Amino acid sequence: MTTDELAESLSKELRHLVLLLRRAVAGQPLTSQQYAVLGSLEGGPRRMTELAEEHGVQLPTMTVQINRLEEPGLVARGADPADARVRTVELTDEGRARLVAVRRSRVAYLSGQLDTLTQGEREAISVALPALAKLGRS
Amino acid sequence: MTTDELAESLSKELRHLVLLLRRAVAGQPLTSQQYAVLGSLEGGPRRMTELAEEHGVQLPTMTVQINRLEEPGLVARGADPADARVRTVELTDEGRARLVAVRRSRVAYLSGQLDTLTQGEREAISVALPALAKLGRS
DNA sequence: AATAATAGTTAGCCAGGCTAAGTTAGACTG
DNA sequence: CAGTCTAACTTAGCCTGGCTAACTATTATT
Repeated sequence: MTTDELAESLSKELRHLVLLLRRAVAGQPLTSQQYAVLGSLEGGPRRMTELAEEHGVQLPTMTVQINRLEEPGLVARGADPADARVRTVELTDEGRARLVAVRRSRVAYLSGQLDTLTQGEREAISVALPALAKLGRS
Repeated sequence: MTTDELAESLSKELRHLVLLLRRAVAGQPLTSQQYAVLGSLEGGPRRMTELAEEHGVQLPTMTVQINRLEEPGLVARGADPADARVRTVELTDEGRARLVAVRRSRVAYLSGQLDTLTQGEREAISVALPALAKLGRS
């Protein structure tokens, strides 16, 4: 297979996988973006700028995202004692609990899908993951 | 690796790949959804319902999508002589030309990314594609 | 002929992106 | 040290792309 052919197949499958992921989160009490943001906060408080960069999003977008998580009490805003311009964001207990629950059900969904494959197919995916992870990081 | 661990890694990489794809289409004269719809029309006219199902979307969503493609003349609506309720949609010459151009640039982008990998990594992805394609089709 | 079902569209809502412009605080400079 | 520049956020206003509910028009059923 030439690189171009591979690119074409990959492009097609990516679209398929996006739809798969969408189904995996449908009906859950957290959109996939909100889930991703909560995940970034697991290791402790972060600043808005960091979050925006990590998610490949502009600051205003992250502001709105955090507003929506703050309102139901899943995250809390704080301040940086060293620099009054920066706002920090951290998980509340409630937010942490929600994150864990949603993660469990997402992983369960994907696990169920992976179970329908053969052992060989799962291994093929497993082997390809590091390569996929490298894509676009250059 | 257990299936659950694989599910967790895959879930993480999928998010990464989504962001990659988003960058691949940024600034192009067609969003990825519009591109996907045009792609569905390559084989000839389709009805609205078919398109909506194929894209995992409700009919009203597809109506709006087609409206936006029809306005600049990339697709044209037609009628089914056998059933006056159904509307067909087909590519115009302009739409076909646009589709080809955008596909070329998407594939070029992904190709460029794949070129940064080793031959072994490309093969790993190539081997995993059929397994990924099976996911969620059950 | 009346009623039910099917195919689309319209209207109105929400999430999640963006840019431009405003505010406040820190950092530099003459 | 006053004035200006830069940085970190937020607000406002716009767009895409999803949804449901309600409407119109046509076909199918009884």
